[in-house]
Amino acid sequence: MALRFLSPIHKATRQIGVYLETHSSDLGLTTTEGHMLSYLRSYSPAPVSELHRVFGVKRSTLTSMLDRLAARRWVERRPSNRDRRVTLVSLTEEGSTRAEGVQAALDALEAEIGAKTNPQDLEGFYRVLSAIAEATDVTVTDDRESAGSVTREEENA
Amino acid sequence: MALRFLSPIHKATRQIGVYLETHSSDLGLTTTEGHMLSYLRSYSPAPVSELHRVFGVKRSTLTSMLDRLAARRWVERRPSNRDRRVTLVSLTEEGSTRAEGVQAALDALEAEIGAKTNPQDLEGFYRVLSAIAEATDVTVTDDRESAGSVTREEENA
DNA sequence: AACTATTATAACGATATCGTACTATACGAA
DNA sequence: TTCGTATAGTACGATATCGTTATAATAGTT
Repeated sequence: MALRFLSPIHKATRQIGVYLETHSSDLGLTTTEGHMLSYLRSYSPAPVSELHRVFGVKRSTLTSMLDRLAARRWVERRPSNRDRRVTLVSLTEEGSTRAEGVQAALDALEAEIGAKTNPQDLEGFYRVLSAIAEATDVTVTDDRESAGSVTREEENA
Repeated sequence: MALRFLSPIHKATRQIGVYLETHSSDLGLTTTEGHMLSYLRSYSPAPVSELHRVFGVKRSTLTSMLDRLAARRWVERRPSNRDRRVTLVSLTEEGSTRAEGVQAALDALEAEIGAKTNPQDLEGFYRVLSAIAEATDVTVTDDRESAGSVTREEENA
């Protein structure tokens, strides 16, 4: 008895994972690392706490992950000016280069999926995902919807 | 620049993960273990290789996972008669009991999501997921669609 | 100023996963 | 049959994550 929502989501996640694993290993990084770089490409500089919320790994794990990325000079850490408890993580130039490779793979996949769907499908898709958000009653803050971009500008200055 | 498909899927997966983590820990198991028991509840006895395809963890990891589950007498392993390379994994009675607890949580979540969506949404949802399957060109065999149930019966006999 | 909560690192041991090498079996071809 | 190759699963060391405790700095509140 396959579940109507959870099984398909799980399956799609697996498919995306396999797809990205192939393309990531070509770039010399794991999917997790690729995911991280890709996220930072859009939202750098990002507080560690934000990465914690988005990726769902423990904070101690995140410290290790960032140590490894920093050792390879792909990311840098610096304290925030607005809240000096906060560590901001940003991409180095080398990290940006890697991230672009990942982004290219992501964009290519997105484009292929987009070409096979119409706006109506997309609406239904989003409605189901909204239903999941409500039903699970879990707030993840996948992107910066709620954080506000004003804050972001200040930090970049 | 949030992705139209991949980000929402990632987000939903996280939400489901958090939801299930809460309900699983109540049952004294991890989400991965719960997932495994839940799968076996439907498809037991299942070859290790099938679990490998479905869950996407390395085979050596599965050996460890199954060792742990077997140590708690939740699953059993026995060789297949048809192909003696194959190890079939099945639930014990105790394992079935645990699996039912997981299933109850899954069904509850499914029901809640279902109540918030209509058939049209579901169609669009499925169409997007089909597009993902095609675009990634990854075959996961989430359930027994392709495996054939005849084979299954024989094995059970 | 004192108190409490938040943010992150550090430093562990415990646990889980991975990667590789290895054995055993299946199966088709020479 | 015997060879070659692919597949299924395990053993084991390497790596990553987890979970906890401790520490430090800062923010916000009273």
